[in-house]
Amino acid sequence: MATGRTHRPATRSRGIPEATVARLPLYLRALTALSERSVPTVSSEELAAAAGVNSAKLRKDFSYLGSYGTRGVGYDVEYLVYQISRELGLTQDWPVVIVGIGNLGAALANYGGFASRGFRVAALIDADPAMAGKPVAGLPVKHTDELEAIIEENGVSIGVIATPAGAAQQVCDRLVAAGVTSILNFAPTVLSVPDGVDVRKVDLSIELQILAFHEQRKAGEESPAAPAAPARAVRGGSGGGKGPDGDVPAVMPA
Amino acid sequence: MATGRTHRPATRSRGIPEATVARLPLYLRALTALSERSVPTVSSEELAAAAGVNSAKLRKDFSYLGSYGTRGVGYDVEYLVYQISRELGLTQDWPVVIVGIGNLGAALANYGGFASRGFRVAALIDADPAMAGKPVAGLPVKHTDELEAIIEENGVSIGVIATPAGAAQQVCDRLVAAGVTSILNFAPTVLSVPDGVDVRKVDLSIELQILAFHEQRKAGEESPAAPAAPARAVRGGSGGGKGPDGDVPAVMPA
DNA sequence: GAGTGTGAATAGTTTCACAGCG
DNA sequence: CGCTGTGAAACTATTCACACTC
Repeated sequence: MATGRTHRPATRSRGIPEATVARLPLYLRALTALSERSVPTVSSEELAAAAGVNSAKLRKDFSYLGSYGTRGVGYDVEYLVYQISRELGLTQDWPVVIVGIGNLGAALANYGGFASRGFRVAALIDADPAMAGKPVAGLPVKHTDELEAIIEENGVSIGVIATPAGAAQQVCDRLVAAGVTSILNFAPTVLSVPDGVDVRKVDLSIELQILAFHEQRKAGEESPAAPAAPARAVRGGSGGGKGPDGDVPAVMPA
Repeated sequence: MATGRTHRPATRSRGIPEATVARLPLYLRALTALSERSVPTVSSEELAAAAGVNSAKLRKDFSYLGSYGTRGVGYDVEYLVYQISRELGLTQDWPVVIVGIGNLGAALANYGGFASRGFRVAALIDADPAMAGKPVAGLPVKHTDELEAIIEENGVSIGVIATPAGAAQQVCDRLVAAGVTSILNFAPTVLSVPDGVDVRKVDLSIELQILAFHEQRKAGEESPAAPAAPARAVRGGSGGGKGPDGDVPAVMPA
């Protein structure tokens, strides 16, 4: 079971490149802010700055959606908000379930941005019977037993997994079996899902490690040379004390 | 002041492609699991399956690090764990601060993966004086006033922002001014930082919107369903006709 | 004049396929 | 043989630069 199919087949996306899709929410957020300030139009330059991208990219992105701008003027804010919302499928309502109501699950349940745009928390689900019935973010927590029924009754197609790593695959399997076809995974595990199911992963420790990599490089820039040569591989002398998982072995390059 | 410099200049990364760097933590996790089961060697095929990528990609990735495998055999698990850890900078200890101890901040503070690999929570910081002193995940919450002192004393170079969106830029500015050069941002805002500072963003609502996009496409494949009718996307004055290739119905009333 | 829309150029990433080593 | 390491090919994404429209 563990070694199932995992990679996304990079769905053709109706011609809209995946990289563009990933930026549309960013544009939408910037546009919504403008809309709230009643700004009628924006140039690609202004909007790009607000979204943190460059204007050429933004214009190219929008060109995949259609010709929604006006030359010499810019884009109509309200109109673009609508077009992007529609493109992203936010003009409809997506019921989601959150499974695993620990610290993180509770945080997600309370997150305002959840409800704001097209998403509605249909249920909070936890395996701990002691949690059942307790209200979190105004919703009573349901027990895992009810998972399938909840998904069916609410027509849920998006599930959020916020369980410990050990439970994630099992929860995932049940979600998928019950009809969920999109999963947002916060557990630090690689999930195996059948074709046709999308998984997106949010992984704190991966992000930190990427930062550490760049951070290390910054530090290394100042001092000259010393390329690798991991002479001091040994660390922490003993195997005791720290290190719940594998210690770093004192292996040296031959 | 809001419109500062934002885009990352795609640092040269000592020859290791960014896409590869982003996968190293994934490999590391899979390798650590193997290491715990005392598996001595893995083939690229096996490891790739465990990490959820394909083997050609994995081999190419590893080739940027050096020739760490043995032809006909595979990779030595312990050795690779060490090499990747070193490459990612995890053989040293990175003190981090978490700013904003709400639901999410608390969840992050409690997250085990934080401490496990090279990262150490140096302090939890919150603007609410009522939080000050309260223990969260075994650490007393500090008030924002102490931010600069904490960063300096602990040599913190990585900061995690888990505040509400409104406070994020301000917190970011203070972190950067105090010497932080890598930021992991959970607030739904685009942060402006000076050159040389890395920002990574984790954004729940963006991930959900990307899922919704694909979900919508799946649904659309089956039925030629009509797109939802836009409520009130009234298109402002100019002209009336949507220009040239406007095959898209500007705004169709219900 | 101002600013979009887009082909063409460039850069980055993934996949292929196979030579070569253990 | 089996499996790594890697050039070359294919694909994807970003940037440039300018024709074209309002």
